[in-house]
Amino acid sequence: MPGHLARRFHQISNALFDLETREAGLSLTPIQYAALLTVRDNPGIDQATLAGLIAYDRTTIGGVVDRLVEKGLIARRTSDTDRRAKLLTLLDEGESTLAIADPIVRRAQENLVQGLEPAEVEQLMKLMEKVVESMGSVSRSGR
Amino acid sequence: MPGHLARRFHQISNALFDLETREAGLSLTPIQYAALLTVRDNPGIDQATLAGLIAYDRTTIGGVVDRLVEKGLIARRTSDTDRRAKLLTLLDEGESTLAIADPIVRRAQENLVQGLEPAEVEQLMKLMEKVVESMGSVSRSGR
DNA sequence: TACTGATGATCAGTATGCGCACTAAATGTC
DNA sequence: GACATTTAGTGCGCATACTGATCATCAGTA
Repeated sequence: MPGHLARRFHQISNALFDLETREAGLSLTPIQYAALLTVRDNPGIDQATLAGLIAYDRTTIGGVVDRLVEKGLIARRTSDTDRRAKLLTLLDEGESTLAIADPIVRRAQENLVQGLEPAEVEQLMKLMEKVVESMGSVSRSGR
Repeated sequence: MPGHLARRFHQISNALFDLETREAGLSLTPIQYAALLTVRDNPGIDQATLAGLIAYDRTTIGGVVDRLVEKGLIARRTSDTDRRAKLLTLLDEGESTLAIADPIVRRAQENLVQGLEPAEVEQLMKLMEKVVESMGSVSRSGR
């Protein structure tokens, strides 16, 4: 049952992330971290584009951004050229949080595949990428 | 980023499941299906054991069972020997729902990996299993 | 310019998914 | 048999996820 394995794999990945970040006193979810990263690499991005980049659901992203704004990690302001769009920028607080989180997240990722040989990790990633690429449109959720 | 791939893979798996079941007029989530299956194969199982078997969280299983009971697919009764435990049994309605769902779920699973060669599917499953086995205890959530 | 269609965001509703705390009941120990 | 510990379920709270609907705004066109 590939579906069940997919669920377990994801579940373990999240559990490791929570473990590591919590231990470090960070209050960040995997999703929030990914969003933060993407905002840093794309300053002034709007929510819809952000959602598209990481394959989020458009509705979900609202809440995620809400919480990041509440924590003072990013800023959300209405675009001058398109008054529908909300543009996101990383704040200093977000920058420093990312600096702390980066090595922790890297360690969590390493722990996830620590049962595999490096060559196997390579293989696994390649195969998962292939699946995601071939079926990615099913869940792109452009809506 | 293995974590991100894990998330995408799981997301796509769920999306395919929803697509297929919805098309067939079924109102079942992947979780509900897994629970139903496990109850069929283990009549009279209690919720905690069920949760352990499929690596659910103890809290989550309550809601899942609630909805399955509401739909008339399974029955929940208090155990005679242990008045804390709630024993679960598949009802006729659940049996017939599973009969309809089984081929649909199989198709969804096949679609998920349709971009891979059979040998690659084998590889992918083996590697994911290895990861889950080596790290499974992190999220067993015995709590 | 008035109209149509597309787009960004939000809201309501449903379902996971998990931590924490609590009750009730069972079990182990003295 | 009294008591501490463990265990099964549940309640509460928070954070994804996604569908469907709605609102405001923007862009293209007649």
